[in-house]
Amino acid sequence: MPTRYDPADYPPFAVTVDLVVLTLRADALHVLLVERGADPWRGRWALPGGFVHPDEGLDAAAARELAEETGVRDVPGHLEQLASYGDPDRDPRMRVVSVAYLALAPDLPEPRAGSDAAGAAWVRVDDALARPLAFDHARVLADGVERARAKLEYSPLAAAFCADEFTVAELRRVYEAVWGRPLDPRNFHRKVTGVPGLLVDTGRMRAEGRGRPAALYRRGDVTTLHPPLSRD
Amino acid sequence: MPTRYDPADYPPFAVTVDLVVLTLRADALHVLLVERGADPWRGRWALPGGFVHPDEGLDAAAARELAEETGVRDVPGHLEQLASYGDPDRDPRMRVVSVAYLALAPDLPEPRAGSDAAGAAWVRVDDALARPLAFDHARVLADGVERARAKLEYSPLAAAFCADEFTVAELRRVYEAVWGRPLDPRNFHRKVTGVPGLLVDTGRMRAEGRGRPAALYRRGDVTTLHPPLSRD
DNA sequence: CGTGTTGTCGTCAACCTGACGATAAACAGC
DNA sequence: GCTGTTTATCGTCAGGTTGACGACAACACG
Repeated sequence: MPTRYDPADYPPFAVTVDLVVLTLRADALHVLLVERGADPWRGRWALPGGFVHPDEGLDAAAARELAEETGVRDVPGHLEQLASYGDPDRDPRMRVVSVAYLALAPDLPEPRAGSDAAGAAWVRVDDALARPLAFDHARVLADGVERARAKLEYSPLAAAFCADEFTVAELRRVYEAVWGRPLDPRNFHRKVTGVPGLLVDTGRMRAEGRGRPAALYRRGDVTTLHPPLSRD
Repeated sequence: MPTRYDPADYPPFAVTVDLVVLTLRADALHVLLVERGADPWRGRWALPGGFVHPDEGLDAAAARELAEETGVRDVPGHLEQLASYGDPDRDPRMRVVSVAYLALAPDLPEPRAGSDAAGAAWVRVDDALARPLAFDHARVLADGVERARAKLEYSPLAAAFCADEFTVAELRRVYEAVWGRPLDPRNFHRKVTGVPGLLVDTGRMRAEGRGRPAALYRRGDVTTLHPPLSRD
């Protein structure tokens, strides 16, 4: 911590939050991107974000931006800090430190462009990673996706992609989309129902058209998966 | 990301780095603390840290502070970003965002007090967590220790606490100190030598006084432990 | 009523884990 | 040298977990 705080003594920074908002659409992992309407990087796609307000904590700023950019008042799912990025030349005009957040949400409505964005859209993560993004957002996005992949192994976070009630198969499709690899339905069912406290059986069923109806579950209160679901 | 950058438009922040520097001394986990020589929190113990310079990246600032506060030019071991803390009232005089870093290092010399610190010392982590610290440093320290505990499970980071060449027993004592739990020497030896690429046998031995001499190893190039060493 | 599709339960060999016995290689004291 | 002590390393074994895959159940559709 600094010990001298003469306001003339410290270099001023701008602090922003950037959001990696992941969701599942059509069994594929998507990320929310906005098209920049102003320089620098006008016309480029970027992660949504904005300034931290003077009397606002970092988490609060991320939650506010998440609501603003998705157009949903209380976004269900999960929000956690990812990392901070502060290369001196990451923004050509001033010194900016960006605190990135990772959000995992169930399928949300199509976004509308914000005040200073030319457009907003859900983009498949594979496409977004291949596309050139503004600032250092390609790296931020890659870090966010890797964090999500890792966290599915040992945390119950996959359920954040699902609605309040969900089936084991829906949960499995989350894992398959995030890890990009098919999983054996039988082994997945065994492991996931075997973790005590992970799933709460609602007693009800859901038929989705074809096939045998599946049992509906709700999230349990467990915070760590023991043992983890290895992706090898 | 912000889209409008009128300098009159964004609230200025001070950005600092705080360091959680962990090391092993006498088979116990220690953290580097400094005694504050100025208000606020004058006389309180705090994590070392300081302002990020205008033309310096975050990682570079953390590395610079680490060298300054330990008095060692190129600190061996490991340095990674931990998290950022930016509650609006975490500093009574101005808006500060602190980017915390976690450093793991082998036993280092006794620190000397820096320019604006009244003192500096290695403190047992248990004592430091029980002691009241300046700012929100108690939480930062707790987060750092928890990160270290978790990372030992699935990463080869424990070797960062050891010298260049080390024995399996030294590595085990790292785990025991960080996890606060004794481990079975035989099972630990089996698992750790079984991970391909984790340890490189130097072919040499070291006798440390009592007992049979142990084989000396160097860090391998593996980045992830498969399977992990569970702490249960 | 068959057929296809999806969900759930069982089985089995391979592997891994933790508990712990046994042996190897040094030192200290006599 | 001999004996006990300490530390390192190798083996053994029962119990649990994993991945591969067979079997069956419960629905929709024609």
